[in-house]
Amino acid sequence: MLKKERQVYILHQLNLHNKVLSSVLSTEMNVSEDTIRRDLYELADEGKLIKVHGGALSRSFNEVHFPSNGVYSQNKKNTIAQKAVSLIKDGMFVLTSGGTTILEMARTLPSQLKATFISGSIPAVLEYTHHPNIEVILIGDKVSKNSKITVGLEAMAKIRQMQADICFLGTNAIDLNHGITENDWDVAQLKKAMIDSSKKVVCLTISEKLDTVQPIQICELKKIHTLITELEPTDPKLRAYAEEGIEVL
Amino acid sequence: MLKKERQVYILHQLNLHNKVLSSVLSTEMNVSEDTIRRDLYELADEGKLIKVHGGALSRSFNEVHFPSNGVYSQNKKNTIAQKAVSLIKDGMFVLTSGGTTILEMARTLPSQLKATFISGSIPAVLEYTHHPNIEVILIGDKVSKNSKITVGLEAMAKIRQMQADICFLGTNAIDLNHGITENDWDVAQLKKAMIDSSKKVVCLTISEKLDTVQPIQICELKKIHTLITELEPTDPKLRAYAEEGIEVL
DNA sequence: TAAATTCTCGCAAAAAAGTGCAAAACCCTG
DNA sequence: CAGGGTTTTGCACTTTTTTGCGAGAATTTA
Repeated sequence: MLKKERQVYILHQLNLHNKVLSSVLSTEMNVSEDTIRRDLYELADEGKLIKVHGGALSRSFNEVHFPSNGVYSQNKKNTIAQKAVSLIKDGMFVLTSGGTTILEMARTLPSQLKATFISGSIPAVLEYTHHPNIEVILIGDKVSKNSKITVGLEAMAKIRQMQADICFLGTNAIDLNHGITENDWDVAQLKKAMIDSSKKVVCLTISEKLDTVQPIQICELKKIHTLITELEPTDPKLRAYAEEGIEVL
Repeated sequence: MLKKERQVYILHQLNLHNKVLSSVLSTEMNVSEDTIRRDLYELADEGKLIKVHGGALSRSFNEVHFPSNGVYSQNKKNTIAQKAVSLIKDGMFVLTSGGTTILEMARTLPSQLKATFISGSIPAVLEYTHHPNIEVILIGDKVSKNSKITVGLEAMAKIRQMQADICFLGTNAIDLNHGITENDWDVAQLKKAMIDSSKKVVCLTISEKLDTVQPIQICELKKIHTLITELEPTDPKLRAYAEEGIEVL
């Protein structure tokens, strides 16, 4: 990884999270902490960030207000994202749906990960393109305006042609009896196709959406291999799912 | 491998990955690193890339963090965009390439316009989705990290299946003898396909790019129906193009 | 206050770049 | 197609940049 590349990556992380830790960056980019520190000081000299003990802060840290979306669920989504990312190994073909949890996952990807990401979600794809070692495939079709994802027969056909190693689904509703459900028909069809085209299916959801149901069924619970929430795997809410043979993280 | 050939290849790799390493290029093309370095410095002199220790980065790598770039040409692009938009009528199928001029056009669209826009440019598509009455079709394929457009055989095949009413091309170089030219092979192929799939072909370009040439030809001048610049149609620079039968706006 | 983490600083090895030069390839023109 | 001039390329050499490590100092945390 080139020096300049590292520095741009650091600034990008700073934009996303408002702070970075030397220790984290060091393991993420596979260089010594000394190197990271030198990068941080260089960037600090240029006024691009503020160096502090242990890492650096975004220059706008004081001014910036967190998105109204709610810091609560943002933290949850971040822990979910971290668990999810740990499942991705070098060389994998990864299929992802849309949604804010998936987006958070895209932002959490370590920079040295070499993989191919396939998605119809425009925000997610934009995020993937910021990662130096990731190949990005965008699935085309009609664009759904509010969710900024592509939906339709073309997209479905493309997905069905693929055979991904793993697929990550941002999940709107999950329930023991009804499995995964959606409120948008097109999105449901798409997720169905994704499940069929992947060796492993991982559902990401915050705990509020556990045991809820929406009108359109995507699939039975048994098709899911892994369920990721922000809760501990031992949490009683998850017991029933674990008993269905689903790995809970 | 010819020098020009090498340089085109380098720029292409840069579009796809946002970076190149001298060491990698050297083994890939079977020339010494010295030669690669000389190529990189040459391209850097022309402003096509940014030379850094170990290789080079695409220009957009920096611009991401300095969005204030290029205020000069912004006005020009805006007048071009306004002229271009006036050609679009309700109900049309519109094919657009990538580039900043096209992006400016997307921002200039009147809100009551009802049309279908088809593009592989992620920034442009994002812009289109903000317009309530516009249908948006995103062309999928591998994402070029530098230009944030999709390129490849899939994208080309999709475009060739279509028959659009009009297509707008952001043009890098246009010349009386060589027609429209590009520096990226994939993009050139894509634009070729767009031209073949449209009843009417419109080129958008700022006047600086008139009478310039780049390595890869997209098409002859005669295939172009309309040329839009920020100049008055009566400007002497445009006379020669008008005499070729091209409508100049 | 003690333990753990992070930082400073000098140094050495590795990687990349700069330099001067000669061979090879290319391009003319007669 | 021969030969003079130009461009391009590779090589040996030196110089610069980048990076990691170790030991001790400084800072944070418990």
